[in-house]
Amino acid sequence: MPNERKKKAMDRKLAPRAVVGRLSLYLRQLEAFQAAGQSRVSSNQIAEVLQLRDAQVRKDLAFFGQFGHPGIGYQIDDLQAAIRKALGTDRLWPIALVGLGNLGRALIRYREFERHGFRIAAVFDNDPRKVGTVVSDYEVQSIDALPEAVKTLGLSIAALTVPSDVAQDVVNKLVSSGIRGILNFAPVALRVQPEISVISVDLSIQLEQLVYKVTHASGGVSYSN
Amino acid sequence: MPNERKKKAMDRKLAPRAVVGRLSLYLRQLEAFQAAGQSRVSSNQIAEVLQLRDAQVRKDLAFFGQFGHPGIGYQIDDLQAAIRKALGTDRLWPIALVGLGNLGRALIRYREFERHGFRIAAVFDNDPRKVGTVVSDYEVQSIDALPEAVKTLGLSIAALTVPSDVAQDVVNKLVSSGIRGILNFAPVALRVQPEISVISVDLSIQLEQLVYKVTHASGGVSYSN
DNA sequence: TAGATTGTTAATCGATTAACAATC
DNA sequence: TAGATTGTTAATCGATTAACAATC
Repeated sequence: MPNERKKKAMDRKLAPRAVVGRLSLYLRQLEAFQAAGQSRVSSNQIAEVLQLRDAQVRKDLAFFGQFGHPGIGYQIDDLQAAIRKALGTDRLWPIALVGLGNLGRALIRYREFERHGFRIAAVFDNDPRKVGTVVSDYEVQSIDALPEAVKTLGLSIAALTVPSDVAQDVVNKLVSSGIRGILNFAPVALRVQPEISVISVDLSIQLEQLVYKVTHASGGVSYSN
Repeated sequence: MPNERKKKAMDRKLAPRAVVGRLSLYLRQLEAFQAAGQSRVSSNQIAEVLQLRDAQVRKDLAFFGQFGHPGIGYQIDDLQAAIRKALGTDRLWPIALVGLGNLGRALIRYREFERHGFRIAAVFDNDPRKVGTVVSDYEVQSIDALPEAVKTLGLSIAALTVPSDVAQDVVNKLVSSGIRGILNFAPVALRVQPEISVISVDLSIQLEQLVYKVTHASGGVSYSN
């Protein structure tokens, strides 16, 4: 009688983090090829622009199924659909934007999100002077309104652009409101239950990493992922 | 007679990219410990908050020297100084901000940069309506003014927040002006000579990665690096 | 001294690459 | 058919971890 199994065994092969990271890069590159008028690509073409090996591109894609045609390559629109499905971005994701500082206001107006299946559906801030005001067509709501908004708008994901010193408190409220994933811009290590997903983007860290590359003359293009 | 040697051999052990990425995380965490009143830490304490193993923390640090004291741990301020030195952030780096859209304006006002040894020293935009205006105490300059500014201000690094369709053109100008490192926010794959460093931060990609984590219930905290 | 913790070695684990039969 | 390119295996390479002697 088989006992409890490790979670990993349940969904067959779980893709390594590095592979998933590259999936997004492939998707962007496919858009570029498509914009250039191509309808098919080879693993080699994709690999070249991204400075990878063709074998790696094929192996990454093979994690999720067979999308290519031997001797031919990949049909761009089919492959895009397959990658979007693998990532979960084959549907529209409504986003809660929390924290209306400089970065928060910039994100409200950031056009790229919409182009990739995201839509800021509601914005929140705890500053009473901001609550009730309208920023780029959004009426700013108190964070207390979050549990209700999560339900009515079907929110699972939040972008967090609050000051560092209140970030953990706000995260706790997000989680208890039903948010399951947080894109965190506050430069602090957040603590969440293990089933909650957090990705932290720290812009100072990116500059630091760039300084390291420049200082050590180890040039080249890399992707924060 | 020894022939040409591989570059790697020249500077002894070149730290792997993953190690350098964690260095920044250690630095942030040391700040947090210090703010909490500690003056010493163990590799175990650092590892715990960042969800790593103590051996990894020690091994990472050992790439750059011996900073710890057996039986004692690490002196926080010494370790901070050592990491900053390793990263190259033990001095102030003036930054060129190029592109005054929403994101560019948010970055101008982003306080964290200054806290970590960066200072936006000049801002540039190609829109004639913006050139000459003053944004947050900075007079917006034409990109044509870049070569001169690079010299007089000692700029090596630029943050690039221009629209995707002009990003490559602007990059070419940055490089020919003497810029050696670019933090790119345009969601396109840039082409540069191998001695130029580029780190690309694509916010839509970060959201995509978050969706993947949420969808596959593989929670936990991760750092974009 | 006993307890704590480093720096480092060797073992393990995972990710990348080369190579190639299968296919168009 | 000849040429191109996939999906996949096996070999290589690199990164993480466990373990421990050395040190405070």
